[in-house]
Amino acid sequence: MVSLKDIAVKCGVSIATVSKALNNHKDISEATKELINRTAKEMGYLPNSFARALKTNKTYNLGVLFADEANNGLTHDYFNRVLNSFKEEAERKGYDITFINKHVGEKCLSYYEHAKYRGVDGIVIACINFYDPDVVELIQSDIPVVTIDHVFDNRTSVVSDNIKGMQDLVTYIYQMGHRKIAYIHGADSSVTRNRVGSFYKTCGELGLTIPDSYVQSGIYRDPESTALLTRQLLNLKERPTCILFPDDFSSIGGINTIKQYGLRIPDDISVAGYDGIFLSQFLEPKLTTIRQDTESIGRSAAEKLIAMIENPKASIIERVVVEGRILIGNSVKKQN
Amino acid sequence: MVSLKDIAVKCGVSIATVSKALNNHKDISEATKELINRTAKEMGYLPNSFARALKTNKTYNLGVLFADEANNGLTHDYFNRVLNSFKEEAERKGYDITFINKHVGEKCLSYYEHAKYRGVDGIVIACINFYDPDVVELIQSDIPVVTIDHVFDNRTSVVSDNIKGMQDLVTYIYQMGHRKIAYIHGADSSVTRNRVGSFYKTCGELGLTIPDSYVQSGIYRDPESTALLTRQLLNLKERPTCILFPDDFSSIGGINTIKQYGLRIPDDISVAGYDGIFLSQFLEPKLTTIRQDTESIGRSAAEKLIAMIENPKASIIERVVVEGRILIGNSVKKQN
DNA sequence: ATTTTTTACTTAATCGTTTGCGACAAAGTA
DNA sequence: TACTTTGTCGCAAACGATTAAGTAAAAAAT
Repeated sequence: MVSLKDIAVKCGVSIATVSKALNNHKDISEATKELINRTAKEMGYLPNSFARALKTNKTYNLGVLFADEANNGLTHDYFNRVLNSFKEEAERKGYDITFINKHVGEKCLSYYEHAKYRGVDGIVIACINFYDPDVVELIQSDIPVVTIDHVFDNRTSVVSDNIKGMQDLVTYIYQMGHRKIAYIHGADSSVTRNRVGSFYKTCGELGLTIPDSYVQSGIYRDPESTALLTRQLLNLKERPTCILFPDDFSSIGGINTIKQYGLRIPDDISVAGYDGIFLSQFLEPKLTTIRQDTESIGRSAAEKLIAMIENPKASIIERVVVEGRILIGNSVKKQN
Repeated sequence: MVSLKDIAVKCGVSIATVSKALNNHKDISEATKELINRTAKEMGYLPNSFARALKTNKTYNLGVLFADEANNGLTHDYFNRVLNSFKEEAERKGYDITFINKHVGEKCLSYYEHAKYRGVDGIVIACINFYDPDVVELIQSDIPVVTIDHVFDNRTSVVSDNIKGMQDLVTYIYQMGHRKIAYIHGADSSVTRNRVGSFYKTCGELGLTIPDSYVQSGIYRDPESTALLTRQLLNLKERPTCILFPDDFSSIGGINTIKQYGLRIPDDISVAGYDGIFLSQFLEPKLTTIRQDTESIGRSAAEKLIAMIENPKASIIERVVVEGRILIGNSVKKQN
């Protein structure tokens, strides 16, 4: 690989001059800058990122920490959409991405240690057990951090507006004439608490009292458990007229169960999902759901993180709330 | 951050000794090794990966190059499964992952340049236009490369056995009594050519002649185009009794079209997918498909790549072919 | 007892950058 | 003329590690 030294020799100047010229310092004449830039290009020079990082302590690398309970990893359809837009925004700004894990060589170490080892400039944390001590260590560390879908008071966060999302969804269903609304929610997390809280609050404001049997604790992205709980709901004496599922994906389990039960959607019973994954718009019937704006969430997270990194002093704690949008399909029927 | 120097001072030895002790060289006494390791741990020492990389030219970083035509990125359900298992295997061996792109700072450069800049030890290439000059540059470069689902004669590759997969699928469908089999395939690629070729070959061997109108050129992971082409097939004078879709995901478009057309699956017409994504087993009816072993594909790719990196001289070109497995659902009906 | 080998460690160069400081000439100012 | 300013550029240290070569003492061999 051609280094600054090679260019320096060819141009008959010192290494320092080459470095400064390439970095466009003001104490180099335009003429030599031009010469150096030209020969650098000719020789196919590429900066050495380690050498640079070693000296400047800046890597242009962002850490991504993500681990859902089911260990879906990159196959997690919400996370990979968020990550994809995060990645695109980061790359646009010249940053690369490194996944934070607990390995380095044969050794196992903490997330913080791995992040330090790789020298990431900042970290985005998503879809994780935020009470994991290793995560807490990261949150309290000296590394810039942005969290997604969870709020810490000393950290900037980007969250999907699950409160408004659920409110919009319930309100729409109410306006369609439903009064008996059931909700199979996912495992406990900030997201779940917001959704469940908003579900109860909105129902309350609309004058609905929801029996405990209508709110079931399920698992995200698990069609099987959703199917099971759906069956329980269908067996209730007073059957709900509409069921909210944990998410679009798991709704497939619920929908199948309902059909097997001999009920038609939406004629006999209505359903709704959450997420707005691409697939949801191809289900039969087309699913009514809340489309989370994963595009904005990922992009905002990258923007905020990079802003923190590049302007450390001005870093104020920000709370970005990204609204979703209701997608009205054919899965919720107008009641009369 | 605590460095070798700090440990050296504390232990009263030279930096070199500390380095060697930590790396378990044989010319350091057990006693001092023990001392150094202990104080290193006490002081919370972490090696500096750049410094190490600068000296050794080894980063323990693997480049991932991936860009499908539709620019799905990480949301691509086949790729993200492959990548996920690649990542897990890599991490288990102490390697991290870096996405190769064309950015570095404000500049745009080639994949090769980006890879060199980041100093990745090797690269895995998947789901990409392998005729892109920038990809060819990488293939012909000095960097260890493993390709997925495409074979170059000078490079190790891991491919899903699309030939056997399609053969199994067609044979099964034939055994179920079908003689009029249509195939909506995806856009041109190695994968597509293998599948289409195997489709024709298997049909031929089974004594079937497939009219041109039965083989349609569609788009992967696109329910809409698949829906359109499905309708064309349904409108044929001599309608096929079974339709193969490009993949499970796009099959949803086809299935919906068939239902809207007033036909029942599998009673009136049979269908099959390809991929074996999780979802396919929750469709109604459960989809008959080929489950590609993404787990093995990703893992093998990581294994082969790391083997090449860690044993450069012994590197022979390998061709790993990973067989899929037919998943028999209820979407193909026994004909009489 | 002397030489050789082994053990255990140190010295110092090196990887490719960045950057504060100093040097020196040309230009400006008094 | 003498001094200061300005514009260019080089020197050299530093970042944190690795490693070949050297050294001194202890152990083994003669």
